[in-house]
Amino acid sequence: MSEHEDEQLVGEYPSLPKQKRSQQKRDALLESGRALFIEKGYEQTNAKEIASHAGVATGTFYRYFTDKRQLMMSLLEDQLEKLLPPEPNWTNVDPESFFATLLEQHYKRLNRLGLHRVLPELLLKDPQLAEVVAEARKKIHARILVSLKNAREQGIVWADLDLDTVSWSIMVLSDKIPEKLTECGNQADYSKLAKVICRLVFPPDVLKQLKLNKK
Amino acid sequence: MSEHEDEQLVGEYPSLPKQKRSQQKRDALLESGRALFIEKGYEQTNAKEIASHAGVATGTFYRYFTDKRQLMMSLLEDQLEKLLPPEPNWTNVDPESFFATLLEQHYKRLNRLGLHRVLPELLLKDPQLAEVVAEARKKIHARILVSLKNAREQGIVWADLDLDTVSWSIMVLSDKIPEKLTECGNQADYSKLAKVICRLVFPPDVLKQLKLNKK
Amino acid sequence: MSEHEDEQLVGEYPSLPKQKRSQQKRDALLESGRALFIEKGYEQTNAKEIASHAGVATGTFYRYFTDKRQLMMSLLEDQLEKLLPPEPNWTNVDPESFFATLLEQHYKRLNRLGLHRVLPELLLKDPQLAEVVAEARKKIHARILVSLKNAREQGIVWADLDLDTVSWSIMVLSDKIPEKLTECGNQADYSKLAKVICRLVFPPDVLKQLKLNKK
Amino acid sequence: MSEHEDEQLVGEYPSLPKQKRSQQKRDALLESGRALFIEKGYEQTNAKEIASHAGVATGTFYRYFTDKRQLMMSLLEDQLEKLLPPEPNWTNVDPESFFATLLEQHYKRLNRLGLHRVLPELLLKDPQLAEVVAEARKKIHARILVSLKNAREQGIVWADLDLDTVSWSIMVLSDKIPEKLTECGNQADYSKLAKVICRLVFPPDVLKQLKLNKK
DNA sequence: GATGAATGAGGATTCATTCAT
DNA sequence: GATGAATGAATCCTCATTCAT
Repeated sequence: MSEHEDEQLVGEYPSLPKQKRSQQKRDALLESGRALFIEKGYEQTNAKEIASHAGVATGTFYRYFTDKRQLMMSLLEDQLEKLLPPEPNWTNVDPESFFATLLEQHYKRLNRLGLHRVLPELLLKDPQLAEVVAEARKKIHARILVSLKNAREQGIVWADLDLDTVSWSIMVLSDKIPEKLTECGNQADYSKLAKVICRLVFPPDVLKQLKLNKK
Repeated sequence: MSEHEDEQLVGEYPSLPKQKRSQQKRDALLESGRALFIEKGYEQTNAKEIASHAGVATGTFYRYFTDKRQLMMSLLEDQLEKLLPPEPNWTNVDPESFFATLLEQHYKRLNRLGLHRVLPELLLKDPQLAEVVAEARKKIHARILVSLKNAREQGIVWADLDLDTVSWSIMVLSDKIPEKLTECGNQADYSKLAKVICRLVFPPDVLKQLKLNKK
Repeated sequence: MSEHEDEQLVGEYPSLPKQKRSQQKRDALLESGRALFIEKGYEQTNAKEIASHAGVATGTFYRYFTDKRQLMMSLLEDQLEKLLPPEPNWTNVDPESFFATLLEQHYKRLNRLGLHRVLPELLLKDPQLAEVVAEARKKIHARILVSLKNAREQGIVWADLDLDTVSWSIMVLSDKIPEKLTECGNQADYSKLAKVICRLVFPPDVLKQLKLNKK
Repeated sequence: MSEHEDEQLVGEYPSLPKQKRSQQKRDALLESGRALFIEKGYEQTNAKEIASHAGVATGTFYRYFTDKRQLMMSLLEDQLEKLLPPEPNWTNVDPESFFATLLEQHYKRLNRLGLHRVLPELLLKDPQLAEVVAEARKKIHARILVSLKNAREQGIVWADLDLDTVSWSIMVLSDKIPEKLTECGNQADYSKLAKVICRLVFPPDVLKQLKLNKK
C-alpha cells in the first residue's frame, strides 16, 4: 500500500456511514471536535476526549475518523466555503451598510466555526491542510477581486490602487475582526471598519452618489 | 551586572548565568529554540531537540530554562519591542516611500523573528504569554495612533475616518505581509500595499502635496 | 456495588474498575507492588517495574493508580486493620499461650504484609500516609489498653504500673518480632516473649491462678 | 579494579584529609548530611544540596565522599557506638532512677543523631550498611545482657525469664522512646517506662530492697 | 457495530557524577 | 584544591491507537 493513499483531501473514511445512527454519531463527533478544538486548542484535545464529549467510546472515534487530523480536515471542508462572500451589486446597495452587514455576518460565521483560533497552529504542522486553507482563501480573495473589477469597469473605484492588494486587504481586515473586537472591545465597530474599507474602494464622491442611489 | 536585571516578566531563571561560556550556551539555546519553533512549530519541538540542536545535553537546557515555554517567553521579551515602528514626521517624508520602507523593514524583522508563525498557537494555550503579546500589540497600535493624531491636527488625514480603526488596520495589514508574500508571491508588493495604506490615511490631494514637499 | 464504596481515605481512583478482568489487573498490580516494595524497597521500585511484574503495560498501572504512592495507600488501607488484636477473656485463657499464639499470628500477618519493612521510609516522606498509620497504631494501642483496664478491674494486673505504658510496650514488642527473629534467629521465641509480656501484665501468683483456671 | 574494593566498612576516602581546612569541610559536609537526612529523608536529599548546605561546591562533596551512601556510613560509624549503655552496678543504684536517666540520655542521643528516622529506609536498600547497624545493635544487646547476667548471679532478677529476650525487650523499648513521646506526647514518661522495664528485670521485693540499699 | 481496557513509544524532567577552568 | 556547569541515563507520566469482548 502506498503511503500516499489518502492524499485526496480528506482520505477515505474507515467506513462510509450510510445509516442514520452512524451519521448521527459522526456528526456528534464532528461537533464535539469543533467545540473542544475551539475551547482548548487542537493540540490540547485528544481523541478520547472528543469521543467522550460526543457520548461514544474511544474506539468509535476511530471507526469514523483515522485520527483527529482527519476530523479537523472534515470540519474545514464542511465549512470553509460557507465563508465565501456574496457578489454585491454596487449600484443597488449602500456600500457602507453593505460592508458593515457583511463584516458582522462574517464575524458571526467565524465565531460559529471558531476554527480561526486553531488554524494557525495547524497550518504550520500540516502542510496538506495548509493547502486546503490556502485554497479556500484564494477563492475568497478571488471572489472579492471579481467584485472590485466589476466595480472598476463601472468606474466607481479608485483608479490608482492595485485591486489585488485592495481585495487582499479587505479579506485580511475581515478575518481579523474577532481579534479587533477582543482588543478594542467595542461591539459596534463594524460600521467604522466598513467605512475604512469603503475608503479603500470608493472615492468619497462616488460613495456619496452610491448612497443617494440607494435611497 | 545586577542579579535582578532580568527578573521581570519571565520570572527567575533556574540560574542566572554569570559567566561568558554560560551566556553563550543560553544564547545558543535561545537561537535553537527560535529556529526549531519556526521550522517545526512550538508543539512539535521538544527540549531534547532544542538542546541537541544547540550542541548541549538535555540537562543543560533545564539549567537555563524551566521549560520550553519559558524559553519562548524569553524570545518574545527580547524581541517584541523591536517591532515598534518609528515616529514619522509627515512633512519630511514621501508617505508612500516611507510606508513601503517601513513595511519592508517590518517584514524582514518578522521574518527574522519568525515567531509570528508560532504565536497564534501559543496564544491559545498560554494566557500569560497571550497577555505579553497583547501588550506589545497595544503599544504598536498606540504608536501608530499617535502618529495619525498628530497628522490629523495638521489637517492632513481624512477627517471622516475613525483613527483608531485606521491605525488598527495598518497594524493588521503590516502583520500579514509575510502571508501576503506567500500567498501572492510577489516580493515587490510593498509599494502597492503602501499605496493602499496611504489611501487610508491621506486624501489624494494632501498626498500629492506631501510628495512635493519632500522633493 | 456502589460507585462510592471505596472513595474514602485514598481518594478517587483514576477509574473505578467495574469489570472482573479489570479487578483482576488491579489486584495483580497491588500484589506486585507489595512484593516489590518488600523486596527492593519503596523508593527503589518504580511504576514500570510494578506493571511489568504484574504482566501489564506501564500505562495500565496509571489506569488504576495515580502513582505508586496511591498504590501504597491502598495496600495499607486494605490491610492495616487486619492487625487489630482480638479482645481476650483473661479468665478463659492461659495468658502465656494466648500471647504466644497472638504473637505468632501477628508475626505471620506482618510477614504476609511485609509492609513493616517499608513503612518507616514512607512515614518520613509522606505525612498523609504517616497519619493513616499513626491512626491504625492508635487503634491497636487502644484495643490493648482496654483489655488491660478490664483486667485491672478484675484485680489481676500489677497495680503499680502505668497501663498506657504497658500496652504501648506490648505493641512495640509485638511489632518488633520480625526483627527479633532475624536478629536472634530462633523461630520458637514466641513463648519466651509471651512470658516477658505476661510479666508486664500479671503478678506471678495471679498468672499461676489463671493457668489453673484454664485447666 | 575490583568492584569490591571498598568493602571495608567505609571504603577508602578519595583523599585522606590531613589539613585543617579540609577537615573542616569534611565535618561541615557530614553535619549538613545529617541535618538534611533527618529533615527530608535520605532518599530525598541529594549531593548537591548537602554541598550547598555546607557552603561548598558540588564537586567538593565528591572530593571527600564517593557518594552520599558513604557519607551516611561515616555518620553511622562515628556515632553508633556512642549509644552503648554504661555498665551499672545494681547494688549502688536505684534501678528505677537509673533506667529513667538512661532512657532520657538515650532519647537525647537518638534525637541528636536523628538517624533513627532514616535508618529503616537505608537498611533495606543497603545490606552492607544494614550489617553495620545490626552489629552495633548486637553490641548494645550484648552489653545489656551481660548486666542482666551479672545481676542474675546476684540473684536479683526474675529466675523464670529468658534474659536474652528481656535484654532484647529493653533495647527495643529504649529505641522506641522517640516514637512513644511523639505518639503519647508526655515528656515525663521516662519514669513510667523505667518502672515497666524494672518489672521485667527485678521482682518487686528485690526492687524495694535495692532502693533501700541506695538510700 | 460499539466498547473501553490495554498498549508502549515518546516527551518532560531530575540528579549522581565528571571535568575543564 | 575548589568550583559549578555540563552530562545523559533513568524516571515519571501521557496519549494515539489497537483489539478482545
